[in-house]
Amino acid sequence: MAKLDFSPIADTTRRAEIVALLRRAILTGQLEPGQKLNELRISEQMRVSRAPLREAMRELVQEGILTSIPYAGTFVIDVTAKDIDDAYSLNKVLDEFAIELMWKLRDQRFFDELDRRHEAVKQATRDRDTTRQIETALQLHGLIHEWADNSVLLETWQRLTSRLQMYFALHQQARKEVVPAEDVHETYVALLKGNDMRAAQRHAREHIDLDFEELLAYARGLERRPSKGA
Amino acid sequence: MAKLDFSPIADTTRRAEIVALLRRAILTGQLEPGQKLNELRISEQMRVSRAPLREAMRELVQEGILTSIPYAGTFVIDVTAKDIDDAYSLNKVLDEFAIELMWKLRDQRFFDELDRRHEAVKQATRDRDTTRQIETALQLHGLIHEWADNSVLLETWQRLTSRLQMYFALHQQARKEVVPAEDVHETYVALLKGNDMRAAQRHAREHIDLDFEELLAYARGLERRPSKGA
DNA sequence: GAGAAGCAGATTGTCGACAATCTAACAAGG
DNA sequence: CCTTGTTAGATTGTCGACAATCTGCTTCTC
Repeated sequence: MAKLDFSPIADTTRRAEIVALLRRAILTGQLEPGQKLNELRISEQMRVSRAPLREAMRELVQEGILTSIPYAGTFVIDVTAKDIDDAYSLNKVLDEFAIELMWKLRDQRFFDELDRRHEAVKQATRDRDTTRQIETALQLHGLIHEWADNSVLLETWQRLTSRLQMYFALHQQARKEVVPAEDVHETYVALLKGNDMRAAQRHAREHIDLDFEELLAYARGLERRPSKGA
Repeated sequence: MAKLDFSPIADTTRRAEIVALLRRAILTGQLEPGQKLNELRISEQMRVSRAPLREAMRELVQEGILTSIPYAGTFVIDVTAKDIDDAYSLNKVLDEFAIELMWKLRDQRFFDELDRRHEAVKQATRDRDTTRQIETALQLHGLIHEWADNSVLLETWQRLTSRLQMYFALHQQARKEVVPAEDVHETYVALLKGNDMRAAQRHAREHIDLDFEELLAYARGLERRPSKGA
C-alpha cells in the first residue's frame, strides 16, 4: 500500500467560502474601516441567500474584524491608534512567550520551514506584491507560534494577526509607494537558528517596533478625519 | 437638567439571548464536553426558529467553546489535559502583563471595586454556591485585565476565561464535595493593594498553580475514558 | 456468512418570504 | 424657529419549508 497522507478535504459549505471571501476583502482593505455591510446587496452579488451570509458575518464579528449593532447593521471595525498600540504590545508578549516555548522544540523541519517562509517573503518583495508581502511576512512571523505547541496561544495569535494584517494593508494602501523592505527578516531568521534565546526574544521586540512607529503615525492621522463609512 | 448617565439598553434580539443561554449551559457543565447540539430539538425547546439559534451557535464556535463539523453537527468542545495546561500557561503570561499595565493606573475606584468583587467571592463561598463561586472568583481575577486599559488584552482574557470557567465547573461537578476555599484570595488582594509589583506578579503565578494541579489530575482522568456525547 | 449496493430516516445547510425595527423626510403645533 | 408626531422606505431579525448530506439498516449477490 502506498504511503500517502491525505489532507482533509475542503469545507464545502457556502458559509465557509463566504467567510473566506469577506475576510480577504477586509484584510486587504477592499472594505474600508467603518463601512457598513448591506446584507441584501452582498448576498445578491454573491448569488447566495442571506442565511449563510449572516452566519458568516457572525463568525467575523467574533473574530473581531466586524462589529454588529442590532437592527442597525454590521460594520468593518474602526481602527484607532490605541487599537494598534494595544495589539502590538500584546503581540510582543506573545512573541516572547512563543519563543520560550518553541525554543527546545526546534529541529531540522523547523529550520526548513523557516527558510521556506523567508523565501516566500523575499519573492513577494521582488514581485512588488505588497499585499502578498504582508501576508507572507505574517506567516513567517507565525511559525514560532505554530511551533510552540500551545493551541490556545496559536489561536490567540491568529486572532491578533487578522487585525495586524488589516492595519498593515491600510497603511500600505495609504502611502502609495511600494515598500522597500530590503530584508528586515534576515537577522530575525538567523537568531531563530542560533543558540541565544534571549537575543531572539529581544530582536523580536525591536524588529516589531520598527514598522510600528510608522503605522502608529498613520493611524493617528486617520483619527483626525474619521471615516464616514459607505 | 439632571445629570444622569444612562447605560446602553440591552440587546433585545433572540440571538443574543440564545447565546447567553447556551453559554451559561456550557460553562456550568449542564452541557457535557463532546455532546452534540441538535438544532431542531433545542430550537423547539426554546420556542425559536433555527436561524437565530444557528447564528448563536456560530458565535460560540468562534468563541471557542463549541466546535462544528459541516453536515455532521455542532458539539461542545472536548477538554483535554493539554488544553487546560495550554490555557493556564498562557493565562499566567497574560496576568503578568496585565499587572504591569494596570499597576500605575490603580486608584481608589480600583481598590473599591477590588474589595467589592472579593466580597462577592466570599459571599458565594458562604452560600456554598460553587457555580457562583467560580464565576465570582474569575471576575475578581478579571479586574486587573479590565483595568489594564488594553482592549485586545481584555478580549483575549475573556476568551480564555470562558474555557477556564468550563474546566472549573467540570472539575467541581466531578468531585461532589463543596470546595472549602477558605480565602485563597486574601493575599492576592493585599498584594494588589501594596507597592511591590513583582511580588504581585509572582503571587498571581503561584496562586494559579494551586488549583491547577488538581484540575490537571482530573483532566488526565477524563482522557482515559473519553466522553461519548449524547 | 461476508461484503457491496441501495434505501429510509434523521440532521444540517440553504432559500425565499414575512415581521420587527430603524432612519429620514415631512407635517403639525407651540 | 424649534420641537414633536407621523409616515414611508429601507434594512435587519425571524420564520417555515425545501435541498443536500450523512448514518445505519436492509437487501442482494456471491
